[in-house]
Amino acid sequence: MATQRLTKQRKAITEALRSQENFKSAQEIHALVNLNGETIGLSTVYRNLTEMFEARDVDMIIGTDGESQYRLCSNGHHHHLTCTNCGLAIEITGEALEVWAKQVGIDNGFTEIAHTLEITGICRACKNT
Amino acid sequence: MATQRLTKQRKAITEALRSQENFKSAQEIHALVNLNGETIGLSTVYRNLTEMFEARDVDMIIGTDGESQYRLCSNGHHHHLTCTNCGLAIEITGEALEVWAKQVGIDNGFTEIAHTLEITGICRACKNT
DNA sequence: GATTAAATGGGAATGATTGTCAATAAGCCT
DNA sequence: AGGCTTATTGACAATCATTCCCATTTAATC
Repeated sequence: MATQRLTKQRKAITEALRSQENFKSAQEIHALVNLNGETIGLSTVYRNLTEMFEARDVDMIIGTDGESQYRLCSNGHHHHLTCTNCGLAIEITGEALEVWAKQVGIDNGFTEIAHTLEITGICRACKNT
Repeated sequence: MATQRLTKQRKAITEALRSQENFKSAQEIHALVNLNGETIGLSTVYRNLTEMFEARDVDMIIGTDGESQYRLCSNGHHHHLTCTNCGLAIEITGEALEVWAKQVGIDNGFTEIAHTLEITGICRACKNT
């Protein structure tokens, strides 16, 4: 169905993502790609990020202002500890949390239980500024 | 500073919120209020919901589509177990989680630690449909 | 009732995201 | 290599929640 052609645009987007440590908005990714010489349509960036998210190649979070942000992600379920000042994002895993969340759902008669968790704060570097 | 006048618009919005059990978008609140006879501007609804959120009179969550949703809230910090089908929202508290989240932040050198957590699933009623 | 600043409303403006569709090009076949 | 098929692209229009603007209204005070 999805024959997944490897276009230069897709490569450029992946490259831009690889060069970034933390979450960036689609618009920022678009700007980054175009800075590198290529000229890629905004629609294309959105389409690819969405596809990559669905393929679980990138992580997506919705920021406090409702803007979606993306980042290449390691495999497996995890959460983030994000600095609200500089955007530094550290991956967090917590087996206990996973179990607890599922149990809460079950206790209330829910099925197909999923959860999202974001921890935020000010990182050490930003605090000393 | 904020003299907080008790306008009939604000009353109507509070009334609409009181009549709803679960999270509703600003647009839905607006529709609800206008159904009850009053004619209130959309800007006013947004302004008041934002103020009420800042005053911690209402809970706000950002849905998966980036739309903000509001609900009158009981006091204190808590999370929600939400049915993705019907919108049923159950308040959850978990001391262990709070402690864990804060500890994760501290372990990584963060300060001013906050967190958001949403658990979702299909509630019993929706499952049997 | 008069005064005054807070609050309203509605229409325009913003800004992210999605839709459209003709033009382009990746991968396959020979 | 050349041709074919169809996934993919890109420029622009369209959508939609939310915010902005500002003249008008009105709650609270005296």
